[in-house]
Amino acid sequence: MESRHLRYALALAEHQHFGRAAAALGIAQPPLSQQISALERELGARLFDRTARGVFPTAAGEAFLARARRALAEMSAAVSDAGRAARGETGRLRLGFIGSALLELLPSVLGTFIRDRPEVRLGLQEMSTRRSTAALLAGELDLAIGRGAPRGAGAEDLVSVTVGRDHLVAVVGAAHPFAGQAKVSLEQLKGQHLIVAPAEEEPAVAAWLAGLLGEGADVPERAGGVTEAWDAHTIIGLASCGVGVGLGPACLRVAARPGVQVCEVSPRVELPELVMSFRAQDRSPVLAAFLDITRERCPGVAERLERRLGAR
Amino acid sequence: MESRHLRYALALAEHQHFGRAAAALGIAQPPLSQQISALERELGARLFDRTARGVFPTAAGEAFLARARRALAEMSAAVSDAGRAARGETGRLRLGFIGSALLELLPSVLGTFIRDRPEVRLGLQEMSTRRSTAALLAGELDLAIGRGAPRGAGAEDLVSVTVGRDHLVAVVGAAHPFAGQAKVSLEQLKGQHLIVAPAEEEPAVAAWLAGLLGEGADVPERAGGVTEAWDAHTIIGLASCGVGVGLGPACLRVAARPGVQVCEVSPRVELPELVMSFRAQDRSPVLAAFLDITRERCPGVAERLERRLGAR
DNA sequence: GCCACCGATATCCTCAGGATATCGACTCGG
DNA sequence: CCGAGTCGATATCCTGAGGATATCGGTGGC
Repeated sequence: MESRHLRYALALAEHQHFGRAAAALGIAQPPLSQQISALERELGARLFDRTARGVFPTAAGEAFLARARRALAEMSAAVSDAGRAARGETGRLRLGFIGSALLELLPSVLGTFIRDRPEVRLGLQEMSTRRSTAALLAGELDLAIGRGAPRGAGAEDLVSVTVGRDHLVAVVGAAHPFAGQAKVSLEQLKGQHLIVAPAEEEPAVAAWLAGLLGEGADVPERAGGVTEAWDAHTIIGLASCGVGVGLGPACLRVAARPGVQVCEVSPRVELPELVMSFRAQDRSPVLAAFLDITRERCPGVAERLERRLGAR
Repeated sequence: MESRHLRYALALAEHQHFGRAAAALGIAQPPLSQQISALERELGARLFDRTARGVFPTAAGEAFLARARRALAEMSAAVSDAGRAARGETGRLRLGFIGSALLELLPSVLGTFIRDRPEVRLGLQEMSTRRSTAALLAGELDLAIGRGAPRGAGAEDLVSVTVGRDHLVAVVGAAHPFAGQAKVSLEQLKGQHLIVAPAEEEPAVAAWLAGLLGEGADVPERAGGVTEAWDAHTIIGLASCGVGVGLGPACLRVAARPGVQVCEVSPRVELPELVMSFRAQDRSPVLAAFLDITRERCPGVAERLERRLGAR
């Protein structure tokens, strides 16, 4: 039995007339008679009573037609669901990101994405760059936003593109000696207890910081000790209560609150870029849609992305 | 798109391998490749990722497959539902009957029917012979049980068969003069106030009663007045409280209760037969199943039914 | 009783679906 | 680094199911 038989039976039930049903189906009357009678033979049951006043379904016909309607509805739903999924209108996107992405980049991109694709299920999880890279490779995430391009085993399976740049700022509590200054120098920082991202979790930031504060040496040795904080709000919170000098991207200003002051670091120092990564072989249309929006929202991302995607 | 495409896509998703899926479908591999790719072309979306490790559905494929499974389930349900309806295992039977049918005939037939066809929805309604005949002709009933074969307009569209015979008995209250007698004669009845079925509703009974008690004359004129009661329990109830002499079929004994006495009428008088009727053109398998059971349960019905059905 | 309508049947034809053979890409082991 | 093996895609041919046309048979209405 093919779905054709269902369509024919439904048309016949609707028109109660072989000739008109056939015309509506765009075929001649004899083939319709044949197909209906073949269907009845296959089912071993008469589906229609042919009377002088018209063609009417039997009890078996009614039962059959009810199911046939649902079957055809499922089929057309299959087509439209597949289309919507292919266009990225439905589906799922699991996104892992570092906290600072939530300060500037994500609010704008996510807002647009959620408005454009209301039926996509978004999974959002703040996590360190190391964890998001691992989760991406393990297939637990579809997209990761971190600092610095992923390196190490499996990194060649990922495509990464820079989506933001920040320079370094220092965050201090109101009682801190730096509080009055608009700027602090690198030399001044070297003696301070620093609040920074955890070295193992943010390898790019750690390596960069080590190079900045003391070539080749561990950060704690050159600074007055280090406290590791996993996210922007913790850095600010710790700085505000005088634990030390928080170091982070300039976008920390967005999260600043009364009782803390954000100082520029002089000379101006660029942090490792904010990088968006995904699996090179991932053809998910939802991912593509997200990348499209990122392209529109982040100047310069478009060209860099094209260059990398061309290689796929 | 045909249901074949759904079957092929599901097989491919199951085996994750074109060759094995094709083998499972009983076709060669190239046609499967062609059909899948035709389906993808029609949908405008790739449904499967062909990788070195196997064939896996894309997001669009997953969406499509979920619907496809349901569509095919509906189709196979359509087949089985139609079959069951055709065999009379599901469906509906609307039965109208006079109260006395409930005393002997229906309990046995209905018990078997409900056990054999638990999924058939039974519509049972006690009603007069006149009403059940009209409802049958109007298509509001599928089967009617009454006294005497239906006559009048439309009766030629019905098939009727005798399913039971009864002789006349009289029912009196304990205080009635007849109460001590085992038998009453027709002569004795003539002077009594009678409780009988309503003349307009039970034409066969009324005509028969008129003939019996006084040729050509109305029953009330020859008897001591008449009370019309629509059902057996009312006849017995009225008789028990001394309203008069209830007349009805011998099966009334089944419903007799303390305080009433059932007397044979002498000489023995046969009542109009209990008759089962249905539309001659009704091919409902549920009806056929009910008739089958009646055939088994009621000796003699089988041959009479065959004779009448042969004419259809 | 004749005609008009409608579904069934007969006959032919076309093309879609399937089979066979082969290709091209990729993997893996020596 | 290369050859064998695997797997999906492609090329080509063939068959039969589905469809078209013509006609039949039955039924109801005028």
